[in-house]
Amino acid sequence: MPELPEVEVTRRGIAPGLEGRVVANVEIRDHRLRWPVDPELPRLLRGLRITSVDRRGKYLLLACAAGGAARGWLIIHLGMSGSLRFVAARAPAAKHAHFDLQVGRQVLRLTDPRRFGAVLWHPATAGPVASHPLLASLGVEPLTAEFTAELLYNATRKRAASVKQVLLAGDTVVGVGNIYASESLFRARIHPKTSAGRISLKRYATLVPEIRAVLSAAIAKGGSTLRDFSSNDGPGYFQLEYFVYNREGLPCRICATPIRRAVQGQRATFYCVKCQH
DNA sequence: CAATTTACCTGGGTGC
DNA sequence: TGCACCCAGGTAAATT
Repeated sequence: MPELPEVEVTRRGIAPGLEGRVVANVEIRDHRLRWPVDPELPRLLRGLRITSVDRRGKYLLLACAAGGAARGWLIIHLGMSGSLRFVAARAPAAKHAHFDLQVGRQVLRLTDPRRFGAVLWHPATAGPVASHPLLASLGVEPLTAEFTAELLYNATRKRAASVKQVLLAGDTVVGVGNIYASESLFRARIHPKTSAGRISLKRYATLVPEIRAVLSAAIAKGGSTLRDFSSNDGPGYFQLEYFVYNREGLPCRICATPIRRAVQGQRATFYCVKCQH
């Protein structure tokens, strides 16, 4: 499951092969992703130059231009099972290889078994990409200076929802998925079911650096295993040594108390009853 | 109106 | 071998 660190590692992996290059062709093998892929994409994209590859939350943003003038952005989301790899232009398409973006001799290929991913076009005429409906109401980036304890504190004063669910919701801070929410709450010693509105500024001041640390460590780990986005296996997804995630019944690494599993908002949550309050 | 909850999409894996 | 069931993340719709 690509979370923010995996998406960021993907961005770093594919950017060198895309930036400055011109789209030679686009092939849509299966348009049935989360939203139907626009059949006009090949016509729209052919000949455009990719000027930058950015990330917002878990969305990848490929800025496209013609003759120096911005034309729009290709927005790509990996969903739960998506991955992007460079393959040779003639490489036969394996099962679930739904979308190709050919740049030069290489093809950036989206493979997504569950088709929860997305490929969308946002034309420059519709305004900045940040105004796209899917991006407009996203929270702040967790690895920027914008993400502070004060922000979390102020944003949660009227929220009765649990801190875990607020982190996951993405409207305050983006990119903190199920795994990293559980892990960062453990490291900050905060019980995941605590009402977000009842957590003090001081406790958020502990949580914020832990979220940053967990995400940064995962990116570093992914970066260190980032061999090559031109192979079939690619960097894969990296596992940090988790403190709590997926460790139900196993001893807490700090105090040996068995890790508990609970369900919040139909999502599994893992925590230590002794370490987290 | 905003916050919160529920339903839903898909297919790999699991257990019977 | 088949098949019912569970699970995952993020969005839309429904509900409070």
